[in-house]
Amino acid sequence: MNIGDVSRLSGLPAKTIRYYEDIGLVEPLRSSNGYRAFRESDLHKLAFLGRARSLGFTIDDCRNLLKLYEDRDRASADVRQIALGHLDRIDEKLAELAAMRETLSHLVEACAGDHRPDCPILADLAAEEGERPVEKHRTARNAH
Amino acid sequence: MNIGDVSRLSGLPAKTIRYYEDIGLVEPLRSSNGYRAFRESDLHKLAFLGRARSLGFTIDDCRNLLKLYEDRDRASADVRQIALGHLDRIDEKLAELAAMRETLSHLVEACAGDHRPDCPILADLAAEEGERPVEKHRTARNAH
DNA sequence: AGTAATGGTTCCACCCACTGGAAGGTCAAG
DNA sequence: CTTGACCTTCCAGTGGGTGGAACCATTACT
Repeated sequence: MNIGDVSRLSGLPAKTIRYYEDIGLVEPLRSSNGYRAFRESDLHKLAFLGRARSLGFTIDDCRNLLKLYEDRDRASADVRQIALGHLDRIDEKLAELAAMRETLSHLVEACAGDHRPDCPILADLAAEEGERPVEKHRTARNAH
Repeated sequence: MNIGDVSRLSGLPAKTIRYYEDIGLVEPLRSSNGYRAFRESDLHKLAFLGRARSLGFTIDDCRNLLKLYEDRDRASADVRQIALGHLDRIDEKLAELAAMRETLSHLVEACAGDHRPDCPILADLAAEEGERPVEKHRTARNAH
């Protein structure tokens, strides 16, 4: 299989597949003309990667998951651990976004959105600390 | 004010402030010794930027918000437009993350997490299209 | 006067996970 | 024999910073 075939079958852009080879996630063979020659197992790996990435696992997670995927004797607890860690990250992100949404939607509601120059959104962004109504997620600013 | 002062007062790292100067968000003066000399107005801008960024506005959004912030005659509708656009992005992100969370938490629940090598998480990631239970967010994979 | 601590400066490289594009080689069809 | 689809490599850029090296300025303490 050439890269175009695995791209269609896996749903990953060819560029991404080359990149995955670059960083050592797949190691396709080479044909005599220099083209990458993908085996069935490479396709499986790439499809696996596509699904894991679409679930938001980092490349590093994927590397570990792939190792476990290829290890016949792995313990399911290891995989569960990675998934649980990822679930925590998702929950953090969700909470952060929900807090942003809260604040921002309040501001948008308060804004007339007409031709007058008064705008509570800008007023809030410009306000000194302590002048704003309580906003829980402000603490998230330095939590990067 | 030197960069350390505005850093402390705005809560932004000095590196970030230099970066913001680089990309033209602030234009501090210079002292005779080459140090950046920040005015009160620069500090206000930086604090404004910090708050807008903490709400998840992109740098480009910030650039526009700053322009409006400095324009005495702007219409509040313009600001509202930017905020509404951002709110949409937040909602999309939220939906995507919630769908991921759903799928992943189902998988984690189904996984025994013991010493046996059977793992429904890996099984799902490896499954062919159509072999998996319905998962709404799969469509989000190409929606980047 | 020396020196150490604590600022400040520039510049260059790196992070993640790709993506775009240029310049060129290969292959099947008409 | 050319057209067009496909493949190759390599270099650069994205966003939003962050880390570090190498060096200058200021202040405080001996």
